[in-house]
Formats: sequence, C-alpha cells, structure tokens
Amino acid sequence: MSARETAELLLQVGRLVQAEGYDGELSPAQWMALRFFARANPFSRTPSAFAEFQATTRGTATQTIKALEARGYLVRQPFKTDGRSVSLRLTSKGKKTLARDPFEVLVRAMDSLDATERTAMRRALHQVLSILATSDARRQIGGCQDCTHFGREMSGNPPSTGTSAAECLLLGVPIQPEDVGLLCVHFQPMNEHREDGPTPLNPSRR
Amino acid sequence: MSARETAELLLQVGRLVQAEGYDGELSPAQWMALRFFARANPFSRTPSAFAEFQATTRGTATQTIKALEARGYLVRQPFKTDGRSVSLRLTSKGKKTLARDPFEVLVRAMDSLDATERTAMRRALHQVLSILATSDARRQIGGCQDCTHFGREMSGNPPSTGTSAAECLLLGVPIQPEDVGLLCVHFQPMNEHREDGPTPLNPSRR
DNA sequence: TGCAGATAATTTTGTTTCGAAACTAGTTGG
DNA sequence: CCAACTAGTTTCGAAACAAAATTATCTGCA
Repeated sequence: MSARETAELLLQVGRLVQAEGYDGELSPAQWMALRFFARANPFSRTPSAFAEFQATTRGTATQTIKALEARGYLVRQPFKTDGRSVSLRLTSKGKKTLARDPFEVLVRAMDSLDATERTAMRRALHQVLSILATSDARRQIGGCQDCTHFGREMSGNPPSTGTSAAECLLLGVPIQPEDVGLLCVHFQPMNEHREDGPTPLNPSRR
Repeated sequence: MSARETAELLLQVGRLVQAEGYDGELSPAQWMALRFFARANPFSRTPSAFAEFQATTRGTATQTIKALEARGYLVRQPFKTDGRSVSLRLTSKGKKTLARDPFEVLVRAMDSLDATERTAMRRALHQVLSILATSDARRQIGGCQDCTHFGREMSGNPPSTGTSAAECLLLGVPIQPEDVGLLCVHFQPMNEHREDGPTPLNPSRR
C-alpha cells in the first residue's frame, strides 16, 4: 500500500515540475534539452544522446534542438572525427537562461530537506531508476563515478605525490577532471553488466 | 550540490514513467485521468478537480475526459444538486484497464525498496510537494487523513464500544469510511492554513 | 578497392496534447 | 430579476510526439 502511495507522490511531483516548465519562454522539452547539453560531457552533446536521455526518438529530439538553435540558445559544431555527428553547445544566452530554469524550484525544495533525508531519497531514486531502466531495456545515462568504464591510473612515482589520471576504459581516452561529473551516453552502471555484446545504441521503442 | 543531483534524479524518474505511458492503449494524460477518477471521492469526480490535480487547464482536462468517454472507459452522470457539474465514473472496462497501468512498474520498483527507505522517501516527497504547491500558489489534493476539514465524532455511549463517524467540517456532511482515503478537491493540508478567505477554485494559471 | 550494412542526423507526415481564450449554461446573492 | 460567478465545453494555434523515409557518413569485409 505504502509503495503505491509513494509512487503516486513521485508521479505527482513529476507532473507539477513538468507543468512548471510552461513558463512562456521555453517548453518542458526545451528546458530539458538545455539542462542536458549543459551537463553532458563532450562525447555526449549530440542529438542522439539527448534523445536517449529524454526517452524519445531522434526525430523528436532534432526538432526540439532545432527550435532552440533557431532562437539562439544553442549552437552546433560538427565533430572532427565523425562527419555525421554534431556537437551542441549552449550559447551565453543559453547559459543565462538556465539560471531562470523553473526546475530550480525543485532544487530549492530539495535543499530544504535535511541532509539525511535527502541522501535517503537520492539512494532510493537511484535504485528505482535502475530498476525502471532494466525493466524497460532502456539505457540510463549518468556520470563517470558510477560507471564500469571508468578507470583511474596512478602516474608519478612517489605514490604520495602522484596524480591520478582519469580514463574511459571503453573508449581508451583520457577524461578531463572537470568532465568526470558530467553525463555520458556510454554510461554503464556498476554491478549490473549486460551480456548482449556491444552497446545497442538504436533501441526500437516499443 | 546534492540537492540539484537529487532533483535531477527525480525529474528523470518522472520523465521515464511519463514515457512509459505511451503504450499504445492510452496516453499519459489519459492514464492519469483514469487513476484520478478511480481514487477521487464523490465530491471530486469532476473535470475541474481533475484539471487541478493534473496541474493543467479545464479545457485540456475536458478533452482528455472526452476521449476516455468516447472509448468507453468513463461514463458521466449529472449532479442532482448542481446542474452545471458532472460526475465521472470508471466503467468496468476502465477498471479492468487500470490493472494494466504502466505506472505499476513504478509501484513495483517502490516495493523493492526496503521499508525505512520508502518511508523516508514518502516523507521527503510529501514535504517537497507542499513546498512546490505553496511556491506556485497551487492547491494540492489529498485524502481526509491529513486534511484540516476532517472531523471524527464519537457516537455510542460506552466509549469502548463506540463507533466514530467521519465528517467533513467544511461541507458539514458525513463521510463514508471507504471514502476517507480517497482524493478530495477540498483538501486543506494540516498546519498551513491560508488566510485568503474561501477557497479560490479558479486559479489564473501563470 | 569497393560494396553492404550500420549509424547520425534530418525531414516529413499525421496524430495528440496543450494552453489560451471565447463561449454556454446553470447558480447565487443582492 | 439581474450581475457576478462558476462548471464545463469548444475552438484555435502551437507544440510534442512517433513513425517512416531520406541523406550523408562511416565501418567491416571480401
């Protein structure tokens, strides 16, 4: 019983925040895109990554992005290494706008919880999210901290003074310290490896 | 920092569950309506109440309801006491459908949490919800348990064997025991009374 | 090398959702 | 009996959306 009640509360909060998104300036989907591109790491600032994050199709994602681009919130930049991909970046207007994100009311609400409560909530949400993701064969997107592919290699010989270099074991490339906390499409949660081979990046939605 | 992270997780869960709603049979808004009318008390089975619950406009609510009605999930019944109001009720088809609610995956996910975690989460969500509601001058909707207008009156003289009759102090009418847990438009949360007189039921949205 | 198949993004199409505003009809209070 | 209010509906235009087709690019393999 309590499970259903809690689930309903969660849904209700989600709905309220969503409704908050219709603030005249941007739509909920557009806010989400702005948030995503602000927090995605360099590998992941693409329409496809956003589509996956938003649990929608690439077509829809493209349209959302196009609208933001046309109004000067985002700029695109082709990848050097892959001519098909494009990288989206927030303009200064985009960054400034993000400060007015209606979602901030939720952040403030969270802030008013005491620390233990908030921690419990975060852990619980984390678990719920991973259950949802597996039950629906949907990939989740997260940062390096909890990712299987994250590796740290000590360099510098005196261990006490050595610096640790972050690296993505999947791509075999170094990771800038400031990028560790950012969202990544290649995110693979710890302790639940899948056996279906290389990452399927084009999920057939229902 | 942790506040923002937690808020983002919450939003993400909300988004996933929302996407879950597109299951071919009904839309997310329609699922929500079905859930609402299944859980609303007799006072509250109206389009206006649903609009408020869903944090949307009455126009939009009407359309959602109309679609469900046309397809046999809901039936309408005019109020006897007020010729303007209508009361919506789930048909047996509607009830049967609710068993397939995609939202159930969230309930199951909640169920897999251990009890203390779930309780913490519920308390936290509760608090977040009331903060959001006040910050946006939006009414929340809940059941009698936490409502200011809820009164219990002892009847039957030997106190040990007496039965308690539930009553709504706002409307001055008795409440059936089975209705106590249901959602009510007139819900007024405990310990945060407002001073703006009688309930404003037609909030000008933004 | 050349070609088949996969992938990234976009375009297109038709449906659905949504908010806003206008509108109808019933109600309430003076 | 009339003005103000309220419940619900209708209409409209702007989006969000999924689905499918399209283009350009990349990758693997023969």
